[in-house]
Amino acid sequence: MISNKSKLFPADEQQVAHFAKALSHPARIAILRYLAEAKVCITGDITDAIPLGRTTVLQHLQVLKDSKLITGDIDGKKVCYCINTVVYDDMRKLFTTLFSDIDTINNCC
Amino acid sequence: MISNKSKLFPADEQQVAHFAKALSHPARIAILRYLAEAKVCITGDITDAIPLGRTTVLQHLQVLKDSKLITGDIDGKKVCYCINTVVYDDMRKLFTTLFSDIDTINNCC
DNA sequence: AATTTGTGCCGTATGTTTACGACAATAGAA
DNA sequence: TTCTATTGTCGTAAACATACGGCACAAATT
Repeated sequence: MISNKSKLFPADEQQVAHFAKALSHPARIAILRYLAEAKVCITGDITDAIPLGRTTVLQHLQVLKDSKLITGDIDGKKVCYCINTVVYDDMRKLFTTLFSDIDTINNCC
Repeated sequence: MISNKSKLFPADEQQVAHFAKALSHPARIAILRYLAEAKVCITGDITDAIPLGRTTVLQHLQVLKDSKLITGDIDGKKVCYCINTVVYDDMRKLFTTLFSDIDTINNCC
């Protein structure tokens, strides 16, 4: 997903970049918001909530699934999409750490 | 930078996605870290700190500049890259708001 | 003066993302 | 049974991202 040269960077920077990529499209933010609010997780409901074609939404769901931020467990014949709270909290911490590392009280040149 | 269909989404989701995209490569995280720590901002120093070709680093600097997270002001003949603290804090707030909106105490289906 | 070094800019090859249409299969309604 | 709706998968076109080499020019070094 992330290119070969990315491996040259520290693991934490790779991880933040990886999650940032997952959040880098408004549709995926909207999907996460939807999954957090709604208790349903069926494809049809999700695609109805997002102003994009069904296939495109499925693709965004796949990206989120690849990032582990959501699970897509097979519930009988359908797939049930849910936020993976463990991974989600990890991400939160990674961002928080990054933000406090980059302390912007710098007066540059 | 972000495709045409993205305009269909709420402004705040577009903004978070926009910043997430800027952070979606480890080189760009590394650049921000470097700019926050080092007080220098000359291209040569930055490219030395990043394990990628000079041209590629310049390209990542351009992406960060497009996102407004850094400025690239011309200081005589050279370009001086610095973190834009105002925009950076805006981003921080956007992420914080998103993270608290998406409250993961959901037990899905 | 000649050479090296550092910088900005241009092109460009390769790979990834985004967006969607078309297809097959399955489940439920007529 | 037949029809419709809903899903998952596959293919694909267009746009974008990543990574770098090469060129030109200015400043610093020899």
